[in-house]
Amino acid sequence: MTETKARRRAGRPRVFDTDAALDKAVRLFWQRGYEATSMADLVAETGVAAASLYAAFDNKAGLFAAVIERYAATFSVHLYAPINDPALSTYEAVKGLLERAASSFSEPGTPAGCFMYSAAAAVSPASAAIECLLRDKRIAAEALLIERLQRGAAQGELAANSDPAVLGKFINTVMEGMSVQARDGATINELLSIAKMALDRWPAAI
Amino acid sequence: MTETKARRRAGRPRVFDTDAALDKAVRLFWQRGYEATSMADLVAETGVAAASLYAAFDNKAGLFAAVIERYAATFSVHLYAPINDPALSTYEAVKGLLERAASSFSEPGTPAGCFMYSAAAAVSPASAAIECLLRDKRIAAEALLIERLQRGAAQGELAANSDPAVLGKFINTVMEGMSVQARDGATINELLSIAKMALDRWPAAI
DNA sequence: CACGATATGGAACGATCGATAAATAATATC
DNA sequence: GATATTATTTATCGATCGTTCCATATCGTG
Repeated sequence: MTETKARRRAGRPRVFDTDAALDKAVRLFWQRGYEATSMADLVAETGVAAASLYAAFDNKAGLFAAVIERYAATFSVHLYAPINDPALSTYEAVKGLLERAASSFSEPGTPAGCFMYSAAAAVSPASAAIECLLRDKRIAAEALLIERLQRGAAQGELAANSDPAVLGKFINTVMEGMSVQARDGATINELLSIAKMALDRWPAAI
Repeated sequence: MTETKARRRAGRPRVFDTDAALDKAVRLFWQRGYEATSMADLVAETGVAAASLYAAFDNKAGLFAAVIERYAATFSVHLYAPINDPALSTYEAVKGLLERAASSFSEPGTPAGCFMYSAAAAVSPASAAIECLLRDKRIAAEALLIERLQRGAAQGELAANSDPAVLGKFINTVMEGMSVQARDGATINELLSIAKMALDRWPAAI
């Protein structure tokens, strides 16, 4: 696509910045959820006319799909950076993940909690497809975490009787709960205390 | 009110069973969330005409408020029964709570997860009042759990350096995460594994 | 420079939303 | 038996929904 980028296509150039519009849409969907966010809300928040949004994203669900990818490319990359850092031990990686979760989920400038867990927690049957998109992202993130734990186990960093799949699911469950807690107003310190208690159950190798 | 029950009021008697209607409404809101559940859906599911629902509950939010109370009086009472059981030790009470959560959240005949955590995870500003109702319920449930842990601590059932508030918040966070996991398809065994990990390293008094 | 391709924005579309009106019905009360 | 009260049912309301239409604009290409 760098070829098409260098040689602009025919037709009227898009005026609005799609990434900037997506960033604003991320916040709105994160805050209110897919079903409670109307196209009128999105128009007001992004400053882009409805027809222009439709030209770029096809429909509301298409916009939401792009929003998911935008969140994954920004917030999730930051959140999971410790998991993808080979310089960290397995324990340090998970500790970093939970600490970033505590910080990110309670950050003042963004909606509380995690977009992936709350933006489409419950939807109508007509929106099942977008709910599946989010669920697939959550399942992929959990699989990534479990893979990291499995590599740690293979390197002797976990207790021999420890099951990385169970541990990974447990850590992920705690993170999901931290998101709910954050949306209910939990402070970063409360979230860090929860993270610490989860890490207190770490199956260290002896 | 037994007096008004014995001597029926003037006026046309209500035909539909409000508890039965509420039970059906509980399931629909639990499955789809407040925002994605329309009055037309509720009419179809309960078999009660819209005007009759309005006569009984005033408006959609009023119906939802009644649904919250119905859920609290049925599912929540069952879920928290171990916490209210004086015959159980503090550890046994929490263990029972988490086991019931694992079972209830993944029960085949009802929507997955917990109504309290998913029915209004994200709403529009116009629905802020009902979101607050649910949040207040969650906060009250967490306070109940913490009180139980505090009584256990006072009775010497927790380690001296253990903070019942932090432990209670941790247990509650795990339960909230289990609800998200259940909605993503986690089995009762997976949920029980998570519960078991949460109970590991229980701060027992020595 | 004309043409084709694509974007923009305001207006408007059909469908659905939550809620109410009006006629009728079913009770208790006097 | 008339009256008052409350519920039911069907139709309808104004508002909002997601989406498209249409006139216009802005580019690249031959």
